[in-house]
Amino acid sequence: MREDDAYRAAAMYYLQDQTMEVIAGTLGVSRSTVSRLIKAARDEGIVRIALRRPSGTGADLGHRLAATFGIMAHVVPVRERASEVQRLEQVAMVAAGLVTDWVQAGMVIGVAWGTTVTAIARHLTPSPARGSVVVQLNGAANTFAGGVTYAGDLVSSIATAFDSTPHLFPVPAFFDFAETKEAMWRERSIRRVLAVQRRVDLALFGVGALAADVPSHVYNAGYLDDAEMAELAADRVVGDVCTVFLREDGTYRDVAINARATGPTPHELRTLGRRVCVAVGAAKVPALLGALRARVATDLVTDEATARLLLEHLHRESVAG
Amino acid sequence: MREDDAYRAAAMYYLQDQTMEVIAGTLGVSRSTVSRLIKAARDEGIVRIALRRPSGTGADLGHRLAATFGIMAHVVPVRERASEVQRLEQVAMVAAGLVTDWVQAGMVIGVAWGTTVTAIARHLTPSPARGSVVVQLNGAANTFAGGVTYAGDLVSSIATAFDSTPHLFPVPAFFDFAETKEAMWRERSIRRVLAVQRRVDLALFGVGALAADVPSHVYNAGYLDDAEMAELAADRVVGDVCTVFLREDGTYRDVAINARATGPTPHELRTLGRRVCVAVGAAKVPALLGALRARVATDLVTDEATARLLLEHLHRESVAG
DNA sequence: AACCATCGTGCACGAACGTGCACCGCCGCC
DNA sequence: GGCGGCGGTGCACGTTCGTGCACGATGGTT
Repeated sequence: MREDDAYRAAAMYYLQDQTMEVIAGTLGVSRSTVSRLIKAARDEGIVRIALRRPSGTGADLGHRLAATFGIMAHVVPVRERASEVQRLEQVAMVAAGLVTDWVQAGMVIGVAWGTTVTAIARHLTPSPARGSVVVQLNGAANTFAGGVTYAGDLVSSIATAFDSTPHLFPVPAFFDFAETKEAMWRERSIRRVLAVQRRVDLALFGVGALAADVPSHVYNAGYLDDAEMAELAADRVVGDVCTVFLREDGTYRDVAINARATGPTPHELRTLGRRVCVAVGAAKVPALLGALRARVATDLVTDEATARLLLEHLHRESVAG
Repeated sequence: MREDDAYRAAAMYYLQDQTMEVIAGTLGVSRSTVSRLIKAARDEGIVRIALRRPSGTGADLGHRLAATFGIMAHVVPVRERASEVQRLEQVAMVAAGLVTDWVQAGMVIGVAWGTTVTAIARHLTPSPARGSVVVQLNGAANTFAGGVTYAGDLVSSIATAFDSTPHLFPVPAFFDFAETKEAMWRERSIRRVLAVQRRVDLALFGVGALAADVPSHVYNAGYLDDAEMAELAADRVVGDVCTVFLREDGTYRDVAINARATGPTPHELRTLGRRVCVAVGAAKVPALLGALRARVATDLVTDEATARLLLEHLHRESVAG
């Protein structure tokens, strides 16, 4: 009843662009109520506002990225002087819109966790997809107490947006001993989650950068100690995708720590349908490059600045090497 | 450059909901300019506002229609007391939004012509689909001069919205002699259009009602003379789809005039991918029923009132019969 | 029955927005 | 070089919108 009026009001307002006064007349309520109805319509996801990137800017960068890495690139135009957090916000909003467009009833949506995915989650508007499932891709419980809650909240907030069932993955980001992981991987409770993960139709993840100015969530939340960080550096690791570490050339198999990591490897990711990688920031460029070379993504969402840096980085490398 | 600013302004306004004042600050222009940029973004289709029908109302009607006819039903909630023209506008806007969502690069879009399709065209916002084609499904030139222009304008305005190539169908709605049609159908120029029509991925059409209060475009524009109208009535014809006449039970093959009609028959329509039928109004109910029974549509867009009438009509019929 | 909590609604005011008008820089033309 | 048209911009004004507040209805509790 109420939702219905909200729909009607929103339709008249956004599609017909009538003034709220007029709408109030037809609906037989006061103008303020109409204002509230329309606000409600927005909040409840009845109204969906999407922006199409104008063909001009970014299109060129997008094509080059697409050609180079065999992906769909979504390059968001942003003011040059905008701060990285602003740019992340913008990109996250666009990514949220794209994901909303892509999600369908019955889909299995896999999500990693981290600053980027959190930002996207914040901008998701409700858009129910009947029978869909949101599954956490990599473990997140850390040695402190907060971890489970953090990733758990993230997964369930995303699940709420799509009105789908959340599946948490109650394991640490990294085991201390590879044998523990192997043991756990034989447990039925874990196998159930792993089975859902393998059915993911739409995976959503960022990339973590080892050498970030604003250190990525993974690296400063107590998941890794100093010795491990040193080991990674010595191994020429530049970042991670779903807490699996990568080098700039896209290799990862012989990185020791990965045997103890809980996220899907690039190899495993590649069996999934659509893999959406979202990344913003100069610091992430090497890690992003590694990720793209490991072919973890089918879609990349980034901003102009990062896209440009990525291509420049690639160019410099090819000149030097 | 300008489009780009429009995009940025629209992004900040609609996604971040910043005030225009703030946006003016970041963009370094006056607030008025921002207002104009955002208006431009809307007009140029950079901003796309879509409404999701709330699960409550109409969903039930939608499900029943879906179950009964094996289609996807999109039932638009509208005030009961709204006039039929208002309801058509509403539905046309929703249909325009849906079509915009569905159109992809490289698609072949087939359109009929008539009041309904015209209304939809009026509400299409630009959304370029690279390499797409819009093809006219049925002839429109009438015995007077205006016909070609009318349908031609319609087709090209739709083509403009999708930035695609228009293909006109330069034949009358009905030939006077079936032999002429057969002769024309052997002409290469016509065969080319027919070939495009067969590749249609998304067909868009209304239904014409023979007994309309507001007579459908087809029936009062001089396409048919009194004798022909009488013939149709005697034949229990209730309306048409793409100028092919149907009875309420969905039969059409033995309607004599159809041998002279230029639109695709239901049988031919059924070979196409997505067929979107849009219809509003009590008068259209029998014709719509015939169309659905002839399985011409995969998707139906209508309003609550028409949907309800349709189901009631069906029910009365089953009780009576 | 009286009371209170809660919710929804309308009113009123300040903030935000759209647009006619005047101005300015640019360009082509005389 | 002066001049007039023109696209674009900012200013100012009237309109439209968001929201705190108070009021009345409703339903549950003592």
